[in-house]
Amino acid sequence: MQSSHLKAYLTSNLDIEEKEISSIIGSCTIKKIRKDEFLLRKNEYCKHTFFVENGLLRQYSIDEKGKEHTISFAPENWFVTDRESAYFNQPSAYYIQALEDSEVVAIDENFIHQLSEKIPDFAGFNNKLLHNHIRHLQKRINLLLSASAKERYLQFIDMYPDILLRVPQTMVASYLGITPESLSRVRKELAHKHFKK
Amino acid sequence: MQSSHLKAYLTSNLDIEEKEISSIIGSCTIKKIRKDEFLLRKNEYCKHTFFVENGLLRQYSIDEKGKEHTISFAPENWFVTDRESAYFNQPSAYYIQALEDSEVVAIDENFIHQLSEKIPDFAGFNNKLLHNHIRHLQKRINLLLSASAKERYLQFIDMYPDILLRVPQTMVASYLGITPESLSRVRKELAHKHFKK
DNA sequence: ATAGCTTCTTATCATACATCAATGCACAGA
DNA sequence: TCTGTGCATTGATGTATGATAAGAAGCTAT
Repeated sequence: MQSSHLKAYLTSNLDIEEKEISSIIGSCTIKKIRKDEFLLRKNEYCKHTFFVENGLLRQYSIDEKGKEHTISFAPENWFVTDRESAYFNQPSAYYIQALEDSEVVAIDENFIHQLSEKIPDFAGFNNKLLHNHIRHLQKRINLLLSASAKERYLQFIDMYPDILLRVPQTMVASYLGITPESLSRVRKELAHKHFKK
Repeated sequence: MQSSHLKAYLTSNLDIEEKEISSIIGSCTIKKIRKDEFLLRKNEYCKHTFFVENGLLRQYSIDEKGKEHTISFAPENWFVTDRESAYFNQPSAYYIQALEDSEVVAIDENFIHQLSEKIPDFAGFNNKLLHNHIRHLQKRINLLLSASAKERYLQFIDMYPDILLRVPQTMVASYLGITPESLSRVRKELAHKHFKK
């Protein structure tokens, strides 16, 4: 398998032999996936952690009223998976879909377990990923609890300026927890402010 | 140290010798803390994971406008900590305060690292805690994105019926992301519905 | 270029929730 | 028993955001 990004990622985060890393990557499969195709659908069992080599994916849920809620965006060099499903072996509540033609490395959940037990450093690395994830989620909860639509949007721009340009506003809105119309208004307001200055 | 709950908790979750568990617990300190006292304040470094033996704690933030936002409640048999601060060694953004006179076991962060490296099963246990945490946070985000005040309250009742009775409504409101007044109205509405039936 | 998507904007109206202010309780301390 | 203090409730009013609908602006494919 040809996998430059993941290899670079692991090399800079894991203090083990280049050779060993290659062997790890060797036992993963790379998957090409076209825009709009799914890596995971609701009620399926998530069996992998996906590392995005290139392209852009989105994880989202659909509620009873049929509305989409974006859980996360995953561009190059990000991991995306439903840990709840993968770890606890439950049917997933989420969809993972490609927003652009993408390539991902599918890392088997069991494989991660094995590596964690064999390589202490890898266990530590995995631990770090989990903590990062938690930090991220907590920050988002805090934001949803405390900030207005405009504030949330501003923070989004700040954190993901690159993603902003690659996804339709509808999806940004569903990430922020507002309607596309509201987002449009917020944007208008902000544009005006800049203009007047 | 006398620590019935933590010991029971570990025994039922860790497949190691009773003796070893005792020795683990032996090297932790128990802390008595009175209502309204703090285990952690904003900008302090969180150095421990706290296991609640009895009592009830709350983790919350205060935003620029001075409003409190409850991140979590922690009753008996729960862990509470700011992982972001403890793991990444950053000043915390949160407060952890006792809502009732409580007893907690303070587990040193480094100690956890050591145990994880020595005892594979403990590493697995810790991993499970992290995944549980993630599952929890994700569910909450999904709820904040998709549900109305009333729906969020109903779900809260469902998930934490015990906590509901032990904390002032102001704090429940700040957990749900609404004002105390709104919560009062939601409750009134629900009460009426039941009554009319 | 045209037709047919999808996305974004704009406008109007509706509504959930916030804000502000007053009142009512309950409980704790003198 | 009285009184102060903290919550919960209620009402009046304001505001941000949602719902709906329609038009404008890009893309894509024929």
